[in-house]
Amino acid sequence: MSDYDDQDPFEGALSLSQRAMQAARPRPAPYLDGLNPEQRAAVETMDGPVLMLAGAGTGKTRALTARIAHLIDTGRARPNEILAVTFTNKAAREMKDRVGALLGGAIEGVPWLGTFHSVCVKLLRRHAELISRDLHGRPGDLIEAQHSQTLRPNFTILDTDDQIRLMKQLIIAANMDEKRWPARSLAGIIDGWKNRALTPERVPSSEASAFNNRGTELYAQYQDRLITLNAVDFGDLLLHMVTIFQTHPDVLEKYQRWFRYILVDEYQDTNIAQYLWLRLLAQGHRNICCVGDDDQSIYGWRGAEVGNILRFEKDFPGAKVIRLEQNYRSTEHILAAASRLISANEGRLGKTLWTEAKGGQKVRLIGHWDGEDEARWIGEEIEALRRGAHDIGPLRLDDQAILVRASHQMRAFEDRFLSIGLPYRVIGGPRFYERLEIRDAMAYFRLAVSPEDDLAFERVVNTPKRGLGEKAQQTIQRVAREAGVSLLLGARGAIQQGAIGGKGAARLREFVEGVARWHAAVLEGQDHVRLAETILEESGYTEMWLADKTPEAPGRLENLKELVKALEQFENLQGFLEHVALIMDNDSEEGEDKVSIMTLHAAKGLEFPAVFLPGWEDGLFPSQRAMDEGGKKSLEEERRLAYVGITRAEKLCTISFAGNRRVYGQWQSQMPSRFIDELPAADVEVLTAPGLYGGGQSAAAASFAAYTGGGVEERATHADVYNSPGWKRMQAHSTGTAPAAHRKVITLDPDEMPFGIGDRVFNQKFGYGEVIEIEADTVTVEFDKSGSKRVKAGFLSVAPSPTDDVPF
DNA sequence: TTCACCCAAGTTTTT
DNA sequence: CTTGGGTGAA
Repeated sequence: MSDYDDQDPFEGALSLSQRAMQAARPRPAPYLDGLNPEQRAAVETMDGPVLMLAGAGTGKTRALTARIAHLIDTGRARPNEILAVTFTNKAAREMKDRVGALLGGAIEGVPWLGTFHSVCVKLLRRHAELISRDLHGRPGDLIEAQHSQTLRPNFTILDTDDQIRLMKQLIIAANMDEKRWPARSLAGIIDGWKNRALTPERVPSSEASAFNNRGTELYAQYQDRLITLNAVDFGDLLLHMVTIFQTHPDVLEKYQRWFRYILVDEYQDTNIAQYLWLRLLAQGHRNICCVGDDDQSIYGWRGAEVGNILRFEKDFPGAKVIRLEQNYRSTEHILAAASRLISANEGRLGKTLWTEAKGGQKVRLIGHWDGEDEARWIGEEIEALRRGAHDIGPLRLDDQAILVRASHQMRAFEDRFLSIGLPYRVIGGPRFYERLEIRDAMAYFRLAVSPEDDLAFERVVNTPKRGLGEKAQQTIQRVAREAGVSLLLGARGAIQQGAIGGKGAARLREFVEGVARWHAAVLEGQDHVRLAETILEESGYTEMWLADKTPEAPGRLENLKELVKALEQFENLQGFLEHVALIMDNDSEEGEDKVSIMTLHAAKGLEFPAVFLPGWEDGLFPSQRAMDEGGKKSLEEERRLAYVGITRAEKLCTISFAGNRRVYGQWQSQMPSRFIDELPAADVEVLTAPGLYGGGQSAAAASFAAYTGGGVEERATHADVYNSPGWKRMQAHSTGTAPAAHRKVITLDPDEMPFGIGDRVFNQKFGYGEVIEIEADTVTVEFDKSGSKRVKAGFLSVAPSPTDDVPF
């Protein structure tokens, strides 16, 4: 963030003669070494519009970073005249590192290299005052005269949580039933408008019926309210900048002149607002280089427009289109399978990926009885790969990943891996800064920095519980509104007026005084790490979690400690809050060798020697929704997701599906994914888990056989799997109940139970544990390795003795 | 005001 | 089967 601070675009542009001198200086260009001809063209075609169509694994980041280095090295632009935008902080960081490595430390300044949002924050802070509230009288709205009518440079960036709460207030104020018209869905609608760069007055009349005919009205109120609070949401960062560029040609021109070269990563993921922003900036010189892959566009559901990339040549006539088609990642069969699959999509720009890595393993396809068998088999397969049981040689766990369509699929794997003690890491779960306790703590910090932050006030005024319920909070709101002051001052006023009764008043006074004290400490410049600790102590927040008996409480305290530790890297609380608003990364603990589990979306841009793609069943992948709604378009997006999944694999890609799956607690029989039919038989090897057709064998025995390598038979095509009698038999177990022949659930009478409370028991899945409670045939067991679970008695056996070793 | 219970609903996610 | 939110009683 601080990277740009010393780079005012309005200062010190190089004169032309200076540029010429720089250009004349010959230098070796090591960054060009080893580039293939297409990559080289992408680097050396510096002027005019360039569209780099870079297929999966074709070295686009390499080309992109070399291009930046080349622009600087040839003197075309000073580093900070280059604008390079990415979607994620991770991509930005990687590019920064690589450009830095290419150029060495010897250059002045750095490129404007960041996410769309971080660049926009920088720009918007300079021009915040140009965003003003629309005053064309809306009776009854929430305008308060004493508040400023424009955004100010020190605006705060709201997170999703704040947005929702704000919208909820507006919905209630509009006398709408917040149950029928949930704030979440309004947030979705408004977000969609912002993604399309639509301000409230520009929302087309055809959409006037949105949100019970009041969508646009609430949108306008929401935007007003944000300016009152001197706040913006994520969508505003782009929307406001587009608005400024459109309404203030002078401002736009300055930046058009300043950013001489523009580079865009993942262009297929841009939404309309981002597209307009780019087009406005590039309009003058047209030195824009967009890199993308239409086949990897998987964010349509959140506003990304594949159309942006498809019509690049129309937007920028004479654009040079460069295709990167040599794939350096995957072996032949993997690439062939992915290419064939994606060829079912229409309206592609079209690429033909090829590789020099001939041969290698075919894509493997395997059907399982149910989701648990699938998890079990994959766990064993991962351990087999680790031992080097396959041709590709031993793999570390870090080299293997499981990519799922929906996050709820992760659970089966976590459960299984926990019980067999296989280390794993979940990527992209709830992020650190989105956790409840972290947001609460941050709200306290926000109040300390700016006591007028009403949203922060609302969040923590009664956390921990201070006996301030809805009524008390309404009183505070009323007093504050009448006096036209912040909620904190309103609270103070309410206490003085005696409007808050009982013991709540004393606790509230304590809270208000606390905030005043902490704010004073911030102003004094007191050490912010110590102050943060003090705040959490004095507010009773730490104590609240210490007193909490739920199993999560220790973890939350641990997170709070981590938060305080993270503060050390910053100069003060303000700096920290600014950073966190945009960078919601969770630094995944590196180091230990672990299998990765993540969604397909989270896997974009990553690669692994071995990849497992479970759950390829109609209704799961493609998802039910994609099949029901959205028609061909959303089905094509699912197919691209499948393409992304397969192309993550370097050496081994294993696709699997299950015949039965528990969906919301109900057993359902599943059909294999339609995408499986689209894989080329010649590049696929069908594995058949023994026992799948046997009927009588238990799953454990079956997967044991698979695990030892025995009995894996090869089939001609995957269609054989689900046209076979065995598969049909699995389908015969219809929905509702557990597939009985397989599951062997034994219902036991409570008095026939072979064990009682306190006994040691064993379960195939969770290992050893102690019986806590028995309820009919459901037993609650505290397992040694995997915590407390409720298990049907039929799945348990009496454990020989508590001292026996756990066999994993 | 708060805690305990009942009920409805349930992709993908970055900033 | 979970989870979150809303309702009712202490």
